[in-house]
Formats: sequence, C-alpha cells, structure tokens
Amino acid sequence: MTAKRSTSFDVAELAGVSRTTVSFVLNNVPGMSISEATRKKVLEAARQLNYHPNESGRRLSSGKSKMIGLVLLQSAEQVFNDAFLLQVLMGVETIASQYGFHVLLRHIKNTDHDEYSQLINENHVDGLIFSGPLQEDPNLLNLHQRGFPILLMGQMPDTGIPFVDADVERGAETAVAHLIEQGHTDIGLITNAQFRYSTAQQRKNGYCRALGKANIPVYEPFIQEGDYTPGSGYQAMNVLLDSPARPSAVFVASDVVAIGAIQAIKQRGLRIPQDIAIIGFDDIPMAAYLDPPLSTVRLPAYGIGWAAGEHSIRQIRGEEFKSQGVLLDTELIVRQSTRNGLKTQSQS
Amino acid sequence: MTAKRSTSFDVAELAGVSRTTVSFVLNNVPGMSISEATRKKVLEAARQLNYHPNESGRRLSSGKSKMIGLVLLQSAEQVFNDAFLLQVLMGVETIASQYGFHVLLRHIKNTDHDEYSQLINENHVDGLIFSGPLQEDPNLLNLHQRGFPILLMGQMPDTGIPFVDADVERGAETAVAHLIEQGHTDIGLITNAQFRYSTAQQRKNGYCRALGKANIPVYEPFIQEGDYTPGSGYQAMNVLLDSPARPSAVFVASDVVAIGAIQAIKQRGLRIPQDIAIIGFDDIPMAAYLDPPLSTVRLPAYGIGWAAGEHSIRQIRGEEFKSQGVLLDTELIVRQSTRNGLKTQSQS
DNA sequence: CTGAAAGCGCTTACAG
DNA sequence: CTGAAAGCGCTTACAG
Repeated sequence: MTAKRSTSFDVAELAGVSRTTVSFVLNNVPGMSISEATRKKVLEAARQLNYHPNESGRRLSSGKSKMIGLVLLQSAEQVFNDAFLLQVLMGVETIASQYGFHVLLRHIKNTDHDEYSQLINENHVDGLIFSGPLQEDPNLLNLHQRGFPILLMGQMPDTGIPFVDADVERGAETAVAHLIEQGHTDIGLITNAQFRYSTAQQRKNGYCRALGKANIPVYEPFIQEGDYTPGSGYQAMNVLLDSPARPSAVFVASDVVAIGAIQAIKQRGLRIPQDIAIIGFDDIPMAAYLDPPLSTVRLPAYGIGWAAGEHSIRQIRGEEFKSQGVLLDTELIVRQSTRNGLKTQSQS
Repeated sequence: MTAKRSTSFDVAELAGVSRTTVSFVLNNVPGMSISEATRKKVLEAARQLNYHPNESGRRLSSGKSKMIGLVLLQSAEQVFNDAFLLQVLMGVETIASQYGFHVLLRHIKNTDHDEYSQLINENHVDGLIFSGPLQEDPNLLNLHQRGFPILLMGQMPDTGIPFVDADVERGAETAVAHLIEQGHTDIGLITNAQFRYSTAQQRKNGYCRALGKANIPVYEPFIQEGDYTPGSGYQAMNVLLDSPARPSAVFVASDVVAIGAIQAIKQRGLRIPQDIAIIGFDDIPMAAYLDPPLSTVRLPAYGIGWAAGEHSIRQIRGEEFKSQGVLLDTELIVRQSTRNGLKTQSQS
C-alpha cells in the first residue's frame, strides 16, 4: 500500500521525544503526568504522519489480543434457521467494540477437533463465547478448568461454567399460564427440540410448573417432541389432533415449529384460536405476520449477545462474578392466535 | 493460564536445533529440504511441549494478519430483518477458515467516522468485505484507490471496486417472466427498497426487461416503492388495489415486503392466486410456510458469502482478476401463490 | 517530567 | 542441510 506506514519511531522523531513518551501520550497511560506541551507535540506529530499504532506490535508486547472469539456450535442447518443468532451477534459486537474489543467469528462443524483450544493457544483471542447446543464437551470443560475465560450462551448444568441465557423456563411458564387464563385446561406441548437438549427440558419444566400452579395434572400424551423444523411441528400437531382427547390449546415451544403446527390445524379445517389456540416461543420477526398473528414469548436475543459480550470482557479482565450465570427476562407477546373472542383476520 | 506457554525457543532447545529450523519445519517452508531426522525431532518436541506458535509474533514478523474483516453497513433494523446475512456470514467464514483465515465481524453504524480505515491502518485485517446498502462513500473509494484489498457484496457502479453479487436483475426478470407465462399482462411491481438503492433499481430493470420482451408496455402507476418492511408492502399493495386499473399479478421484490402485501390482499377478501398472483424475492425460510406458500426467487446467500471470501483472499494474495465482478445465479421457486389452477391450502 | 533499553515470539534474508 | 542474527512495532519496568 503506497508509502510505508509510519511507526511510533517516526512520531517520536518528528515530535522530538522518545517512543516511550509517544506510547504514554497516545495510550493515555494513567499516572504519567506528561507536560501539556509535550502531549501537544506528540498528538500533532501523530496526526501529521497519519500514525496508527500497529496492532500486531501492540499485541505482541502486551500479550493481549483484544479479541473475543464467538464460536457457533450449531449445525449449518440450525444456523440457517436461527433468526436470533444475527441479533445475538450484533449484541456481542456492539458491546465489544465499545470496550475496544473485536469479535472473531468462528463456526465449528466438528467438536472433536478441539479447534477452540487452538484459538486460545495461538493467542488469537483473549476469551471465548460459545453459542449453540451445548452437549457434554470435555474440551469446553477443560478450557474452563484451565482457567481460560469462556462463557456460554445457554447452559451446561453442573459444570460451573459461567453463562448468559434467557430465563426460558419462566418464559414457558408464562406462555402456558396465559393459555390457562384464557380458560384452557387441556393444553398440549410441542417442544422446540429433542429432550436430550436442556433447552427443551427447560421449556417442559415451565409448562409443568404452570399446570401445577393451576392444579392441572400433566397428561403425558399431550407432550410431543419437535426438532426445530416446521415439519416436526406439522407431524407433532397431527399426533395431537388424532389423539382421542384433543387439547384445546397448544404451547409450541418454537415459532418455527409452530408454523408447521398451524399448517396441520388449518388443513383439518380447524380455526385458530376458536378451535385450538396456539402460542409459540421466540417471537421470530415473522410471527406477527402469520395467519393468524402468533402469540409467543419474545427472547431477548440482542440482550443475550450484549450481556455475553460484557461478561466475557469482565472475565478477561479478571473481575470476579457474584453469580455463575445471568438469566434475562422474556416477554409475553399476545396476538390473535390465543386471544379468544377477538376476531382473527378475514380469510380469503 | 497455568504454566507459561512454550515458545519456538523451547522447541528448538528440546529438539537440539535452531529456531530457524523449527520455523521451517512447522511452516513447511517449501524449498527448504530438512533432513527427515531433524524434522521428526522438531515435530516430536513441539508435540511434547504442546507448542502452538503465538499468532501475535507471527503477525508482527510476517506483517500479515490472516484476518478478513467483514463489515456490515446496514442499520441495526435492517440487520435484524435480513434473513440472509447469517448465511452469508457462514459462507465467508467457511471458505476463510479453509484458507487459514479468520473472520473479524464489524457492524458499523456511522459511515462518517471511517472506522474501516482504522481496521486497515492498525493492521488488524489483510482485507475487507463490505455488506450492506452501498451509497456513495468516499472512504470506500479511497481505500480502493490506495490499493487496499476491498470487496463488495453488492455493487457500486462506476467505481471499479470488485464485487460479488447475485444476478438480481436476471432474477427479477425470471420472476416476471413466470407471471407472464401464467397469462398475466397487468403486472405490478413493489420494490424491496427505495429507488435510490441500486438494489431496487436492478429489480425494476429486470421487471421492465421481462415486460419488454413480452411487448407489454410499462405502466408507471403499477410501480410502487417498498422499504424492506411488511408494513411498506401492505401500504403499497393497498395503493395498487385502489387504483382503477388493478393488476392481476404483482412482483414484490422482497419476501418480507410481500408478507405485508399478502395481508392487504386477504383483508379485502381477495384470493391468492386466483384474484391476484404474488411472487416474492429472496426465498426467506418462511416463504414456504406462508399462506399460500409464496413463489419467489432464491438468492444464493451462502454462495455469495463463499465467493466473497474467496475473492477477498485472492485479492489479498495479489492475484489478478479477469473481471471486476462476479454475478451468481438466482433460482425461480414456484409455489402456490402464482400457480393458477392449483388449489391453495384450505382456509379456516 | 522524560528517555535508553530490554523484551514480546515469531520470520527470514544471509552465511556457511 | 542448518544456524546466528536482525528485525517486525509496540510496551514497560527501570533510571534519572
């Protein structure tokens, strides 16, 4: 790129001071009282030379990379269907850049290979944030135990690894409580994912808790498994519709899965919410435009990213945490798919 | 982190060779014929010490960062509604990591500040990829003219800046041609964005070209502006529905905008596609689950990311391009919203 | 209030 | 086939 870029040496020379002073001035090193005159000279020289400290040099001498690695563990397919991930990313990026950190994005297809340790060992990043389905992963645990700053979006119970998550269980409880308020007692559940994922388990817990508080017994046949896809919602809903005791309302723990469920209901000529009320989970951007507009529970995606970024940086700085994890609140969004008595949109 | 991490010096010592040799072996420097015995010794020592070359040192001495900056220029709101961005990101990340590059993600809210030059000047990245609405941006042009490797996803006409994009104009043409094939001649257009964005202009060009080839004159009142949102589609469609000469089919150049348009149509009790056929653009994941399932044009999001990553790396390596830009093909996806004669889903 | 000097961990001509 | 040495551009004790 054209002329050689200027270094702190050039600045020092032009300003007639030492590189030490240049560094002190430009980094605003506290405690170093530099005379106003010198400071001015340095600043002016830097401006004049269009000086930008070379980050590589800085990194090498400081030992810090000022870089957070954001590792996506979900499959390509999951990523593509994850409307929130982008918001999460933006949340992380925004807070990181405020703290002068950069975000390194990494999608990992194959957990075996332990690619994240690489990022650390090579001093690429100062800390790591993980997003995705968190299974038993010895590498992760190992990193944590070696004292490396890692943070989960989501949770790995009993590992002690710090996390940031939405309070999904409470969100699910709120959703089901809303159905109960509307007068429903026969309430089905279609999960967002297989039960081996804690994220599905949490939603079920919330479902059960809401029923419990209302003294409604849990009826196992009303509980069906989804797997992130509309197709799975379609199937699961058909099972519920075919069962002898049909629920009058269903909590589908993922809006995307709910889309399939809605299709199944419509195909039978049933009306939502009159015949079956549906509440989803996530509040994907499209939820408001489904037919009928879908009641759901909004996840604070951006907030999760933000909080994750902030906590990761705190970890990196060695700050102590009072608690192991952070749970962010969800928000109940009531639309036409559960609001009995309200007119749904006119149909063609 | 526990014990001090080992350096190339440690490896050299343990292997009984010089650091030079260690570097040669570990980097597989071509042309340096190292004896098999020495190579073995070095490799073994490295393994034994769990040696990972410190990237910071490497960067400083080599002057390369092995990092591509991916700069998002769209507003936060746009990002949130952009179902493709994530796929694009994954495309970039995938190809980058194959070439040993890392991806630095950066969301820029304020183009004035020229934050990208910073990324370059500080030697943070070797090259930059830009995504988002590309307006006149002197900073961008300046970077290009200074010879820095930058690449656009999308196009800035007449700047000579290399780009990767979908062949949107042809995609739009295909969509409208499809409507014409279905027997329509009164065909409306609702754009994805304001006309000052080249992306909207391109879609209109395709629309006009398809009409032209079929000898259908362009009727200006049939052309309405959208602005990325369903709300704008709702409004624009209402204008079309209120106009004396109502189109029998509308090309809505964004699925998201089409969602609003569909709502407007349904509210009037009109049927899709019997009364009005609709074709969208983008093929968002939800398009297949709209009611009726939406015909649309699929953008190769992942492919764009991939191609952008690859070209950026080539630029960085100083390879010459035969052509200034790459245009990737779109794909016509026909569903029920345009297929006359096919039954739409049963309605509640 | 400021500077000379060492050091961060690599790579890479240059010698031999 | 391999090594001694310089250099990348910073930061940061240590002196004064």
